[in-house]
Amino acid sequence: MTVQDIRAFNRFYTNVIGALDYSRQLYAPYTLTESRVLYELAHSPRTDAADLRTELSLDAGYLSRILNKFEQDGLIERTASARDPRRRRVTLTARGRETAALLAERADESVGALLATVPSADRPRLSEAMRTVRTLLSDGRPPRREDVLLREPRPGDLGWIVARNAALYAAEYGFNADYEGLVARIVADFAEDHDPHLERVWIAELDGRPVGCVMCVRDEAPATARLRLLLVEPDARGLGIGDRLVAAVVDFARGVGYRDLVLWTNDVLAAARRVYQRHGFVLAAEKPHRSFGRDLNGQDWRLDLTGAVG
Amino acid sequence: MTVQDIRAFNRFYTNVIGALDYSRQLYAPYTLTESRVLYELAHSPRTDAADLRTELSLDAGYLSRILNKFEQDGLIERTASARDPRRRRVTLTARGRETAALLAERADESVGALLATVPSADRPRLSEAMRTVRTLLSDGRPPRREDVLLREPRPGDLGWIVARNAALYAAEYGFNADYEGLVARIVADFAEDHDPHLERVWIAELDGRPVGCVMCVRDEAPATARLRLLLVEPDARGLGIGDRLVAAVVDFARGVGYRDLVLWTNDVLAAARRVYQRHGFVLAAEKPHRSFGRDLNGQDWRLDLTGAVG
DNA sequence: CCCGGATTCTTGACTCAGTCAGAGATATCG
DNA sequence: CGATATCTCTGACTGAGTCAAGAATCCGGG
Repeated sequence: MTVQDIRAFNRFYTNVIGALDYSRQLYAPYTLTESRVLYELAHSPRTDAADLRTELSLDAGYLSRILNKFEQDGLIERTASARDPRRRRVTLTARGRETAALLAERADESVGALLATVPSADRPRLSEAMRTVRTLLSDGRPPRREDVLLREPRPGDLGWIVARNAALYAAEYGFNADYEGLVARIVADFAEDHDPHLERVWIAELDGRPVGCVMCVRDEAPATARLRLLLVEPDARGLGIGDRLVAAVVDFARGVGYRDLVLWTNDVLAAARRVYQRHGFVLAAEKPHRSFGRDLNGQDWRLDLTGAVG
Repeated sequence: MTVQDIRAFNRFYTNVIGALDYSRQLYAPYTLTESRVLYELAHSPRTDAADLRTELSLDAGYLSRILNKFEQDGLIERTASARDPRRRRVTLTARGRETAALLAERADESVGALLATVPSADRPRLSEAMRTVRTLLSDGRPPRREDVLLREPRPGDLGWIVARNAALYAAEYGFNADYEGLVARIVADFAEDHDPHLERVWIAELDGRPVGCVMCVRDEAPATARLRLLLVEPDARGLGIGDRLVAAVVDFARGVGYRDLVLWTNDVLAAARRVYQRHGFVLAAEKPHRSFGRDLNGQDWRLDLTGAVG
C-alpha cells in the first residue's frame, strides 16, 4: 500500500529535517521560517510580499512582521510595487545577501555532515531518488512533449533496451524468457557490427532517464530497412514518444536512401499498431505462431519510402 | 553537487508536509506532536515515558503535560514501571486505540489525496525512490551480508546484466561500445539455448534490487565449465558478494560433474582476480590484446574441480 | 464616475507549542 | 550511608504562528 509507504517516509523525513537542526543554531539569530523567506528573496529575481506569501504559504500578518524585522536589521528594502501600489516590492540589500549566504553556508555544512554518513558510491542513487520523489510529487505537473529528448545510446542503454523489453512484455503480455533472448540477440547483432550510416538506435529520454527506444537496421531484402524494438515506458505514454521514435526512423531511412521500411509485430500490441498506421505503414502479411510461451498473430507491416511524402 | 540536491529536496519536502495539513484539521483536537506520541504508543509494544522522550526527542516537561492531557481524555493509563518506580509505564486504553486509529485514518486520507495526483503508473517508482532515500539516510546502517540474496534471473535481469556491465566498465575502465556487444552476445547465447542442468545465471539481490551477477556455461573443452560476467555494483562491494557468486558457480559446477572450471579476465580487474585466487583458481595463460578500445592483458584462469575440496 | 466587492498590507490581540529551571522521588555507585 | 544521576512533574516563560479588524487600493458593473 503506497499510502503507508508515504506516511512512513513522512515520519522518517520529519526526523531527518529535525536532526539537521539538532544544535538549534542553524538559523540563529533567525528562525526556520525567516530563513526560508531570506532564501526565497535571494533566489527569485522579483519578489513582492504577496509572492512570498503564496510561495511559502505564510500568514500575511506573520510575513509582514518578519519583513519588519528584516528591514530593521538592514537586510531588505521595501518599496511600492510599480504596477500596483498596494503591493510591496521587497529587495535584498548587500547585507541581506551576505546574511543569506551565511545561512546557506551553515545549512550546507549541516547537510554535508549528513551526507558524509552516506558512502560516496551511494550518493548518485540518493540524488536520483530524491529527484524522482520531487518530480513525481510536484503537484502532478505532467511532463510535456518538449521534455522528451531523442538521442544516441550511451553505454548501458542497449542493455536497458533488453531489460525493459523483457520486463514489460513479461508483465503486460506474459512473454517468457525466450523473448529476452531474442531481444538480446538483436541488440548483440547491432552492437557487434553495424554501419552507422545505415543502421541506428534512438533512445528517448525524459528527465534524464531513458523511457523509450527504437532501432533501424538493414534488412535482407535490397534497399529495405527494418524497424525493431519500438518501446515506450508505461509511465511516459501519451506524450507522443512512440510517434517521434517512428518518425525518426522513417526520416532516417528515407534520408539515407532506403526504398522500403518493414517491421514485424504482433496483433496484441494494439497501441504500437496505431502508431505504425499513422505513419503510413500497411499490413502486408499476418501469420499465427507460437513464441515466447504464447499463441500470437505475427504481422508484417510495410511502408513505401519512395512515395509522396506526408 | 549533492549537498544542493539534498537542500533542494528538504525545501521541497517541507512544503509537501506542510501542504498535507493545509486544512489544519488533520490532528484536531490534538497537535502534530501529540499525534506523534499517540502513534508511537499505538505502534511500539511497551512504552515508558522515557522511551517516548528519547524516541521522539521531546522535552520531559512537555511530554509530561501531553500525557496529562491524554490521561484526562481517557486515552491512556499511567502506572509505575515494574523495574524502576521512577519510570512511568504508559498504556493505551481502548479509547486511546480508537483515537489513534481515527487520526491514522485522517492522515491516510490526506496522503491519499496527495497520492491521487500521481499517475498510478508512477507509483511503484515513487515507493522505490522513497525507500531508497530512507535506507541511504538511515544513519548509514551498512547493509549486512545476510541482506544479500542469490537467486535465479527474472525477466529483465539478463538485460540488466548487459546494461550494468557496459555502464560500469565504460565508467571505470573506459571500455567502448564493443564491450556491450560482447556481453549482449553472451547473454543472448545463454537465453536462446542453455541446458538448465549444466548452465546457469545467478543474480545477487540487495534490498530488492540486483547488485551482482555471474554466469556458468559449458565450455568447448570436454567436462569444462566457464565462469563469465562476474559483476558487483560499486555500492554493494565489500559485502562478500563476489565471493558468494563465485562460490555458487564452483559448487554448482562441481555438483553437476564438471572436472574443470575456467574463466577469462583482464589484468586491470584486480578485485575480481583476488576473488578468483581465493577460490583456488590459478593463472594458466596471459596474452596482450586490443579490445573495447583499450590495450589489455587477457588472462586465462583455471580451477581443477576434481582435487581435494577446501 | 461611482459603488460594491476583492486584494494587499499592517497592526493589535491572542493562542498554544515548546523550553527552562527547580523540586521530589528514587536508582546507582563508592 | 552519602554523593550523584535519572525520571517525572509543575510553574513560569518565550516566541512562532494565527486571527480579526482596518486602511489603502484595484477592478468590474452600472
